[in-house]
This record gives sequence, structure tokens and C-alpha cells, in this order.
Amino acid sequence: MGKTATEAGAAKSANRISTQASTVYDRLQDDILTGQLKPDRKLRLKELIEIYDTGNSPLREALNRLSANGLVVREENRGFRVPSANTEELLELTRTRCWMEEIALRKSIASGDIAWEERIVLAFHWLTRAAQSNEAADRYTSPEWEEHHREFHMALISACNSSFLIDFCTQLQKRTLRYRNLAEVVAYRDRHELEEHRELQQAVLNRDTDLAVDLLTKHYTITSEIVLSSGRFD
Amino acid sequence: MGKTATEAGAAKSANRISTQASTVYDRLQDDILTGQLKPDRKLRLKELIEIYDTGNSPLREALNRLSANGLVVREENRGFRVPSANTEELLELTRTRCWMEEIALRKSIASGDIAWEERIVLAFHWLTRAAQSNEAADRYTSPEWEEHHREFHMALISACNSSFLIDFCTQLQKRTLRYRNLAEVVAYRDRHELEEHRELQQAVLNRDTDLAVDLLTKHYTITSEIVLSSGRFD
DNA sequence: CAATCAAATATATTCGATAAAACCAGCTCT
DNA sequence: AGAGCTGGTTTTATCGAATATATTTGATTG
Repeated sequence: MGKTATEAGAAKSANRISTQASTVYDRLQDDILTGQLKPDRKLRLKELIEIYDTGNSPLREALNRLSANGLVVREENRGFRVPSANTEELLELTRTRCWMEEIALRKSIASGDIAWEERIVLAFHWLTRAAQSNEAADRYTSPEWEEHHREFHMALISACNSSFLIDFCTQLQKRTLRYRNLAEVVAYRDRHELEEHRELQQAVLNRDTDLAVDLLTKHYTITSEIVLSSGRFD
Repeated sequence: MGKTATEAGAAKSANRISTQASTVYDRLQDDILTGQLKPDRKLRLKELIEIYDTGNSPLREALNRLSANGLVVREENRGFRVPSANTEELLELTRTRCWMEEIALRKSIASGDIAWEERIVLAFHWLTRAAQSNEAADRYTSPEWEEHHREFHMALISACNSSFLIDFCTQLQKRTLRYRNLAEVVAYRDRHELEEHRELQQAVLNRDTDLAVDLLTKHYTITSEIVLSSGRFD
């Protein structure tokens, strides 16, 4: 795909990492999480091959990986589809997420060092900037804000001493994000996201564990309620 | 495998579910968990095609699924291999598992109903039987005992009201099991597995949450220590 | 002798075609 | 009318071959 000679040279010495399967994996995941691909949508191989301009095998490999992550559902001999979305699952997700992140946060606060504190401070800084630099309208829905938001929350639990737990939290984060995007909540109006995050950051840095956990839990619970109030799920 | 005509007929009308990819997925997972496929072993496509008597595509699909589950590692353009095993990971696994199952057990005890109690009682019954019906030598290593053991522990947390949490616990269980099998611990000698499980069951049925959690945590920690004491990991 | 490079080989990835299974009418028979 | 069959159509799963990428080998040079 139109590489210049220089690029080709650099790529050779550096690394030619991406395989086609991984590329389409990323794109599919993105389209499912952003809601481009709607719940229950049948994922016909032929269509997807068109859409993502790829071949049978890499596409199927991507779908298989996603299915193992619960981001697509696979039914033997009848292909793949986007997982359905319903109130019950969102509640279960949120519940579980609160449990998981509570532990992760407690352990993080208990054993986080200076580097961990710095990660949090920095992440919060960028989150603040992202919130300010966007139009009021889509302040909390821009991809950049989304990314910084994710980073901030990940920073909080990054010192929990369990890559497994971090991985679980990441999975839950993704699946929750899908609901956020599906709800297309434009109305975060009377919510003070930035303040919530600031308080949370304060509590964490002060090592006020119980308060921090409480704030975090409320943060997730409220979001879930807002998403549900969009009334888009059965 | 020796189906009667009736069974075959039933299967036809009922469902012919299994695809080749899923079959090889199961076999691969089994061989990795039992330690037939050793840590760090390179999984060359050609070899595996021979071994499992299958084709390129289903094999790759199986490997892709497993890689998403962390049961094989995938490196772009250089194929697949069995994840390495080391002390640090086992410790992390055990730690995380204790955290996860603690929550799951607490929630289960808090909201478990009669049916849940019955599941536990039954599972324990079969566990007992399995322990008795085998030779002393491999009492705790036979596939049946293994299966009943798994069932028992799953029963305990089955009322936690989170399929996600249950799934996480299952993942951790599998990865821990691999270490158990790799260690080839013949010597459970002075351990009274059955008694440990009985006490645990009692505490749970009595809804003595703190005691139950304590017993469960110790159960996993001790197992981990025994496995480590085999001295097979770096 | 160590480092470098290019062919030669091995291996992984992807493609295009085929086989197998599900789906969907329209039809039959009660 | 409705359960069950039947043939044609669509879709999925698999195969075998082609391509791209990594790894090894072995000769060459500083």
C-alpha cells in the first residue's frame, strides 16, 4: 500500500509487525465498541470481506479471537454475530466492574510507589486538558478524551500487582464502553465529570482508600444509570 | 466413539454441533493444561497438522482462540508457542485467584438459595466418591477426581450473580491447573484434601463467610506452595 | 576471526476454490 | 391449516496452493 522507499527501509530495520488478521481484528473491535456494528447484527463473512477489504482466513482468525474475548458470539456452523445488549448485562457488567476495580484500587493504593503516583498525576493532567480543548458539545465523547479517560482509570489500578486483574478490568471496561457508545448519551449535562475525577485522584493520592473506593464505585454506578436512562435497551 | 444406532439417530435430529476447529481447540487446550505440550514449546503448524490430523485453517482458528485466552502465545509472523511457566506467574495467579474467589464466595454466600446449597452438597458427595474409588496413588490426579474437584469449587461460587466473575475464575483455574500438572506432584502425602474440602463445605453451608474465605484462601495458597516445592520452575 | 550480506530453506500467512451445513421456499399428505 | 419433506440457494467451514515473512547457511570482507 503505497509505501515510500524510506518507509520501506525503516520498516525493514524496525519491525514489520502487523499481520492482516490483526489489522482487521482491531478494526472489528473498534466498530463493535463504537457501535458502528449494532448488537445482534449478523456478521456475514462475505459482507465483512467487502467492508474490511480482506480475505477469508484473516477475517475468520480475527473473529475467532474476538469470540474468545466475548466481543463477538460464535455459533457452530452458523457463523458470527455482534453480542446483543440488554439491561441485565449492563447491570451485571457494572456490578462486576465495581468489585474488580475495588480490589485493584485497594491493592494499588496499598503498594503503589512514587512512579505510580506520577502516572496518575500525569494521566489526570492529560484528562483535564482533553476536557478543556474540545467543544462543549462532544467534550466527553471525543476519541481523545475517551483514550485519556481510559488511561486515567488504568493508572489508578496499575499498581495492583496482578496483570491478570488488570486484564480483567480491561475486558470489562471495553464491554461497558460499548454500552456507553450504544446509548449515545449526549446528555452528560448536569454531571461534573472533571470534578468527580479530581476528587477521586485526590482521595487516591491521599491514600484514603475507603473514600477512593466509594468515589470510584459511585462513578461507575452513576454512569451506568445514565446509560440506562437513555432507554435504549430492553 | 461407539454410538448406538439410536444415539446416532438422535444426534442427527438433535444437532451435529462440532466443527473441526472446535475439536482441535479442545484437544490443544487439554494437551496444554495437562502438560503434554510443555511450556515454551514452539507450536509449528506443520507438526500440529500431523499430530491432530487436521487442516491448516481449523488449526489456526483454534490457536487464535486459545491465544485470546492466554493459553497459547502468538507472535506476529512467527507463529504460536506454549506460554512459559515460572514461579512469578504462579504466585501472581494464586494471589489473583484468591482475590477473585473471595469476592465470588462472599457474594455467593450472601445470595445463594436452596438450589445453590444442593449443588454444593451434591458436588461434595461426588468429590468424596471420586477420592474413595481410586487407588491411593493417583487418588488426586485422576481426570475424574479433577473434574469433580473443579465442579465442587465452581458450585461454591456459582451464586455470585456474575457470569463474568465466574468466567474469570474459570480462566484462572485453568492456568493454575497447568502448573499443578506440570509439577507432577505425586506427593500430596501428608495433606488431607478431603478434610479440607469438608471443612470448607461446612463453613459455606453454615454461612460462616469469614471462615469459609479463610479456608478457601489457605486451600489455594497451600496448593501453590506444594506445586512450587516441586522445584520445577525457575 | 567476527561481522555482514544474500541466497536458500523453513515457516507463517493469505488466497481462491471446494465441501458441508444451514436456510428457504414451495409442495405433499394428513 | 400445518407438520414434514425436498430441491435449490445461501452461507459457513475446510482444503490445497500461492505468497510473504522469518531463519539459517555459507561465502565474503574488513
